[in-house]
Amino acid sequence: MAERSPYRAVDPRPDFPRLEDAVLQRWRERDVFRESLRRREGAPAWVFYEGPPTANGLPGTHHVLARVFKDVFPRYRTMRGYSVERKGGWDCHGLPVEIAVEEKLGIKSKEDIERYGIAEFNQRCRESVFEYLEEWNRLTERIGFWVDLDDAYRTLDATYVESVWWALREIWDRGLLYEGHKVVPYCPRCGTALSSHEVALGYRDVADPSVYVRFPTVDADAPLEPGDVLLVWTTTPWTLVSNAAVAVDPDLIYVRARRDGEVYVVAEALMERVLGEDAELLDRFAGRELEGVRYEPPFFFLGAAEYGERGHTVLLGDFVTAQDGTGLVHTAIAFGEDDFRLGEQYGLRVVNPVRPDGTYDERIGPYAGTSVKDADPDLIGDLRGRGRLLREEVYEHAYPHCWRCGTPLLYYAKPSWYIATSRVRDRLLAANEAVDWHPEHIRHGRFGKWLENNVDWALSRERYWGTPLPVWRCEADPAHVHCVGSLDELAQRSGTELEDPHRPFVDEVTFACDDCGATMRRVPEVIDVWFDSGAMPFAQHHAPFENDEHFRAHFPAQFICEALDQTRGWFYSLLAISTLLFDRAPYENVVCLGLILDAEGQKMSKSKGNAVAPWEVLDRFGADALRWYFFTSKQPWDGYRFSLETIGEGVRQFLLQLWNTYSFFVLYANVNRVDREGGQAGRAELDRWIVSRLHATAEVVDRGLAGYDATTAGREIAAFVDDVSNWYVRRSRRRFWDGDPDAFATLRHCLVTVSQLLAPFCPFLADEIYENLDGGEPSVHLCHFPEPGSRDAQLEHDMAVAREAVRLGLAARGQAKLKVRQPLREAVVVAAGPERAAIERLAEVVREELNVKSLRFVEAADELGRYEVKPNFRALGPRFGKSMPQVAAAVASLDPAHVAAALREERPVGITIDGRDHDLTGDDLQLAMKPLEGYQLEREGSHAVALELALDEELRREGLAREVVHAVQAARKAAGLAVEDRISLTLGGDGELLAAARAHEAYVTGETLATSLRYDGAKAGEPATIEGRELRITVEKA
RNA sequence: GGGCGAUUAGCUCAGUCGGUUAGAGCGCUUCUCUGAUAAGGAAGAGGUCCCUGGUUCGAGUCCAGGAUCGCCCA
Repeated sequence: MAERSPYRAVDPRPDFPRLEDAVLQRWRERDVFRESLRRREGAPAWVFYEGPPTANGLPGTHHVLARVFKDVFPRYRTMRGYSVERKGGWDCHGLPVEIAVEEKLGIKSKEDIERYGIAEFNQRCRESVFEYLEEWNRLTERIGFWVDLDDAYRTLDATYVESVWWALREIWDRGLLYEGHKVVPYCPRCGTALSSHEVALGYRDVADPSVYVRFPTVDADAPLEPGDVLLVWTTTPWTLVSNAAVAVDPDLIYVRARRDGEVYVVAEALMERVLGEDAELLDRFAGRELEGVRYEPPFFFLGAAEYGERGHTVLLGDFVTAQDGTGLVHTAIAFGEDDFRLGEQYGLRVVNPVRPDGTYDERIGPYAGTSVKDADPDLIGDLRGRGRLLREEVYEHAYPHCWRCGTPLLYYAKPSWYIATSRVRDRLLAANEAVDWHPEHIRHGRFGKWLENNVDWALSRERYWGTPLPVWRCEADPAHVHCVGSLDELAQRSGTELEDPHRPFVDEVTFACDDCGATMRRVPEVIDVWFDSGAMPFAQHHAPFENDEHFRAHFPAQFICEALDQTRGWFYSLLAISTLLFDRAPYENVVCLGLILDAEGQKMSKSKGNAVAPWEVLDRFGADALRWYFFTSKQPWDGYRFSLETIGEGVRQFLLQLWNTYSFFVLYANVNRVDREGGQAGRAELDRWIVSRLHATAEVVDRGLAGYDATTAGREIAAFVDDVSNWYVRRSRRRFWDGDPDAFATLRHCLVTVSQLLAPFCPFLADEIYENLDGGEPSVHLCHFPEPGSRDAQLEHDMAVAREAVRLGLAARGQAKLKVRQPLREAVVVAAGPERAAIERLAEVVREELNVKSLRFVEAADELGRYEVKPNFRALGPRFGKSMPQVAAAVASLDPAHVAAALREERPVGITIDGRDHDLTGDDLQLAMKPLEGYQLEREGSHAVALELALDEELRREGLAREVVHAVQAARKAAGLAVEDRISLTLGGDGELLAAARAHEAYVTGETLATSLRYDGAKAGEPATIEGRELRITVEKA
């Protein structure tokens, strides 16, 4: 039978992106993802929820970050034996989609949209949402994110919308869905309210007028006196026309103070700043005593009665500060959130004299039709003319502007639908307690604080492209309201079967009022998109209408993962809906991802031009490189400083190192025609060591992935691969070129196991290695995750000590400027006890690595250096506490040689502190070597290595022979020979070099695979220089 | 303005329960090893562990205040 190579040859210069494409092709052919799911059918479920992105823009690097973390843990759990459903999802609704379409259509306002037609507009939105779907799918596959995109849920589907309606109806039935007023930021030019996200886009520093206005009291009594004037501060003079009340802090101290003959009321803390040093303090009292004081409003367009009983009186508010102003806050119910809440609290009516276009209405007489901001100067002039203005300044602050058109936003009270989440705040907090957050501080930090300050969820949006609010209202009596809970219910009530539940179709559906029989029409609002995505645990399955059991078996999720900014977004909407409906958290573990910054620490953004597109990285380094960077460069929640260079570093540091080890294995396995199944792993001592290290690694990786810590797990793999490459293979090379089956079995076992450990992290490279070295399954991703095996802790420890001794020996060589190639007679190792035992056990390894003929052990280092004795603070600190300085002094005065001798014999050492004797044992003291002058010695802790430097003729010749071998190897390589090629070797040149080669001829021919060696090549061949002598080398393939 | 987090070598990051001499990689300089390696090894240069104060026998680590950066909210 013809011999054949057991393994496919490996390119030592891999092109990872190309290789990954080939692996992808294999996955497709073998249907590996589906197969991995099929094999776990019926297994215990481990549930992952996909937070849906919107596909109306190109996916960026931050999406890749999220998607690879969404991939690594499900892959791990699948390999661990769980059934991990990975249903994809797409978020389809919302203002961002509408805005993108508006831009495309070149329209800017709601009027434009209605002119264009809601049906057509929403159709454009529907198309726009999936505009980049192909691009998303392509990237998702390319980065190895295994998620089911064919069966992805889409929030625009009628089934999805129906499940959302079901949830709203449940909330309605619990009495938690209600209509109220809300103060929203809106752009008067665009005629639209803005989401908080949009508001955040538009903060600009502006200079606004800052006015101090006199509000004379009316019929004042104690603690005030007739004629006292309230001093009120505002930066929005235009809202003064609808002043409804003045707010003070009940606990803050206020004063009556006289200035220029007038008595003002201001907060004590602000008196001097506002009234100046000359103001005369007349009286002090708490803010609460001012409650109910009546005053003359700054303008008379709207009378007190318009606001109700408490109009134009002093009220108590919890939002008043003594930071700026006067401590008395002008309150205009319609134009501020605090104002609005206060109004609700005191039963004041909302009066809003501003039209949707930002101009005053006819109630404001001469100002009707004027833009409110433009009216500021005239209003201030008016106040001044009537003696009501104390002072005018300029106030510079950040104020939100419309991010689209730059118009300053106004705050404006509008009717709006709410979910009464604040009534279940305690349940939200309790649900949050049950969640494992990564990082942990989110629970009681950012997210916990957010929940503690929970306010009712403002659910409705006066927009077009979204899940319609399923609330119908009676034309005859607005108090008759009904929330529809399913498409069926709507069909039964109205007789209309809706195919598309979106606007405008749903708006046309009417039915008879249960209470009075009049016509019920839907309210115009759609709902917040966050409610859509928060409903995904059941809505993705169309539960409870279909698949209800499946939903219940897959709720809650064990794992979700999104960026940190989702605390206010998806993390919250999921939790809120789940708590409202099921009184529990919908997820058990959350991994929060940080932001991606550029190499300079600047936020990446398209506008700055510093964004790195994912494809740039994928095409240059490949997906595994990008994944590896995200997993191992740092803990993901801390954010990333992203650059191509950093990723390249990871490639060289880890991927190439692993690849080279793999390539080395295949090269020599094929050269030696090694039997795949031959040999036994972990028999020789070095083999047992690397296998033990492998098991240690498997433990850490398993624990890390189980605990959502990919960083520690990944770094552990890298450390192991380094041990394999730079120690195991390095020390075992001879066995590999001699074809030792045990060595091959051991290395193969390590590499195959690494491929399995690595599979969740770098699914491409892992599969490539597995496929070639094992291939027992169609893919590594169908394997079971490695179980940690038994370890030899003693051997691991001993090897660490031996490697330390090697490090010391190499350092000593470096100091002496003696090449490792030059053999030395002897290394003197100073070590005792377990350390000596460790080095003795691994003496061969140490000896070979240091290239010395023998190791000699000495226990006392007296001949090589002095000992130093130091206290072990860690052990002694708790025992001696405040006496530690004395202990340290006592230890310092001990005779080190005496201590060393005592400890060798395991006798205690006595010290005296404050007249009391104490025994110190080995654990209490640290012995360190201190080198003496003139010795070539390297020390570390209590052991050291010294080298015998003297060379005799024999050693010298052997060194030269090694130099000759080295030169021949270089010539072999230059001649382009394969590692297994036999050669005819001809040497010539310097007599001493040739003599050295002759003296070690068997060694030279053995090392260089020479079948013949001649010494007559004086004139021929490539010249090489060894220690100033010329060597001529002729290498011919034999 | 409030909340949360971060700040350690030129760069990217570790640093365990508080333990006295703070580490790694990259980059730089000088050596060196190599019948896989673009790799590896040794030495060197490089540190106000953001600052100030406190707790402690002992603080990069714990506490308080501040600075800077980032995120979220207002």
